[in-house]
Amino acid sequence: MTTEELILQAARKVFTQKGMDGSRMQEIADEAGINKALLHYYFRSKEKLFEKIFAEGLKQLLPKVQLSIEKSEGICDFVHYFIGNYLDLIKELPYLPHFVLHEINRDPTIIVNIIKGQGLPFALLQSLIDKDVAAGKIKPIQLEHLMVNMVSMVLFPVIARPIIQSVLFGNDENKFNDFLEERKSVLIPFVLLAIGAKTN
Amino acid sequence: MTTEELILQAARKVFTQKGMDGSRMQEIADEAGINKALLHYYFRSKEKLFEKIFAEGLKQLLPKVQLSIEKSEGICDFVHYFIGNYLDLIKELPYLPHFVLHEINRDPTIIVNIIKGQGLPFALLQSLIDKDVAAGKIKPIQLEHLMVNMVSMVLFPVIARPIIQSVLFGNDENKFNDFLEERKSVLIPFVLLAIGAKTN
DNA sequence: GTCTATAACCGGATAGAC
DNA sequence: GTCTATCCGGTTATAGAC
Repeated sequence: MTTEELILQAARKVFTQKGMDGSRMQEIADEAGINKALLHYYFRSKEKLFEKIFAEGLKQLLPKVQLSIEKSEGICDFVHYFIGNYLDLIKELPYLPHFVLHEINRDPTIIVNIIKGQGLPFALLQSLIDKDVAAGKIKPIQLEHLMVNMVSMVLFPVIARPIIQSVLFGNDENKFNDFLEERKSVLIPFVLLAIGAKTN
Repeated sequence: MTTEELILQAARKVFTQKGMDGSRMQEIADEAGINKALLHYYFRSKEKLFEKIFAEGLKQLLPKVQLSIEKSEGICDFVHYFIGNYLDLIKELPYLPHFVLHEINRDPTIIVNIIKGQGLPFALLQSLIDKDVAAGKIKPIQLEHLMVNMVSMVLFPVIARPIIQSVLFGNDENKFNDFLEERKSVLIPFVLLAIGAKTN
């Protein structure tokens, strides 16, 4: 493995755990088994290294959302795919939500630019809703509220894990993991019922 | 207003915007219109000042939750009170969710201890659910999922505000505020429907 | 109690040898 | 490319005058 990859791997670990402010170049160097000077040799500054890691993480998420939209024939399909795919990805990259949230205050433009760069087709989603409402399949709901509700319920448990695990599950890690496993089968019917769709 | 209160007010503002790591004692001093040394005179260290502010905010939240539980005769009452009160408080203290999230990584025990100190009566809530399920008023749902769902949908929009505002509302502050205003009237029926309760 | 001045320290960045 | 040594700015914290 090249030194550059070694550094990136170390940076990923440290940055995702402690955020930009909380991370130290020394710690990244130690984690990579090299010295501070090399970090600056490969990536001019801490800021540059950080943005590299940050963008890299976020770019894994968006194509999945894109795909969920394109595959869907009705809004219920979308609810299904979106929650399912999103939860699967979070299971693979549990650090990501925290990472994104951590940096929202510091500089939201980085995140926003990446999201906007993806060009998510919200208009297409809106038309799915309109069609299903007209067909009497669901109750009217604003796209914005539906999206925010779904994303909230998917991301928040992972973000607030330490608190939830401790307060609701007596800090039992296994119980919390079971809880996360259940989310998919709980959330999809929860949302479908909430928008007035028939559950199967 | 005493100097101590002046400092606390300034610290509240700075800490809640930038978190522990991102805040500077100098900035707090400037905000309070005094000098750095006085901060240390009144509150020995940055750490101590921070914890003071943090606990203070969190302690405003919990009694409201407590009250929501005690007032409720069925789980639908609770959904109503909980979401309503929670959203009202968030409107008053929009910094709080961010603040809490920011500190989850640093040291969750502070938060967890405060929450546990309140001694929320989850068993009572569970009995409300059981009763209403038995009476056929709602579909069975696990208390843990219901609670997490509600808290997620209340808190997340405020936490992720910069992203949501930009991506969904073209960075129009007024549109986002309207969106937040609608949350109460959207969320309560959303959750009630999701648990299979009759909407009025 | 409040200030100015400064100590003590830390962390990002650079110089320069190899 | 990789290292050691060092600089330099910024931040917390303290000393000491008023």
